[in-house]
Amino acid sequence: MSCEPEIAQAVRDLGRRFTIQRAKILSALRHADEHQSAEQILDRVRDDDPLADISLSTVYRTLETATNLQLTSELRGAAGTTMYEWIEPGTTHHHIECTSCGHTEVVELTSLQLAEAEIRDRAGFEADIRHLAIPGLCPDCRPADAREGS
Amino acid sequence: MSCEPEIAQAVRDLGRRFTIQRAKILSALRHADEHQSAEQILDRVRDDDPLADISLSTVYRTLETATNLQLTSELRGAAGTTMYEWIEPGTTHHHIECTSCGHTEVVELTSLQLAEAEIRDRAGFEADIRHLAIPGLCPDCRPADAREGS
DNA sequence: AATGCTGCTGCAAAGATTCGCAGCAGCGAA
DNA sequence: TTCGCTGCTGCGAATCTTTGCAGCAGCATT
Repeated sequence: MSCEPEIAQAVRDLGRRFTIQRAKILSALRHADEHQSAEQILDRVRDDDPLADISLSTVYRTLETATNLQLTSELRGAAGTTMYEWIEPGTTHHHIECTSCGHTEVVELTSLQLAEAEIRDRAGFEADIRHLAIPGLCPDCRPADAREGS
Repeated sequence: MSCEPEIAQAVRDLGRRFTIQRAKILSALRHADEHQSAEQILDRVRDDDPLADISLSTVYRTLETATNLQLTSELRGAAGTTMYEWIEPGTTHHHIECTSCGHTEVVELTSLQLAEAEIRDRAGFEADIRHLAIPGLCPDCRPADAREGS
């Protein structure tokens, strides 16, 4: 895929080695429309190149590394499977996941900018809330009493 | 333990059955000082009553249920183990976890109140950010250039 | 182009969590 | 108090994720 040079650059810039496995894994995720599980990513890699035999461990480790480098983001939702997604540099969005039915939506929350500052002041942490997963109840699953209350 | 009646009430009020297993699991978590893993909770139950033989599945299921009922909260951190904690009704606090060293701190963030409103407006979700886990970098792990920038 | 250090990978095993199913047990109704 | 419905539990198996280890392969240096 044509974006490999960019990925290579990003990985190397951050002091990591650029390997064929990382290229294929990150490229597959980058070209996916939705967030993907480790298994789905591996399937995509194989679709793209049936000879590629990458181990699932490597997929997990690559995604962990890439998440630390902020190239990707991981969503550990209520379902037993962690989902991963490619991050377009400089973009921000948040996932809201219904704890009842699992339905997920993507929203960009401007108010969270404040939280970053507050965290820095209070705890000295450099928080990364650009791609946060937030639990909640979707409109369909909200109990009646919750709506009465408001 | 003397708090069982309260737990029983809470569970029943929310339309679930109150069982011995739930009593022991939730009681153990309630009396723990720190957040606990499923395994640790089970150990505590056994310490308290060596005859109690509760299955680990039940611990997981009870904690899932209790989290939905907002009696407890779960923290799915970067480490491979999910931690659980008892929630004092009406209280709010947030966990910041260093994605590099795993160090965790507890902070109460007032700015997140705004996010709840924003989420309701934008997506109609009833978000629950009273016990959110936020990734970030602790002061020790913050790279030098991040500090220069500020 | 050859060399060396060290980070990466594949494999297999361990650990963590979820799920299906049959039987037990709350709790409301009779 | 007994009965019956249905949610809950225990068990084992399936999944998902992490980890230890030995060998391979980037990449900086020569």
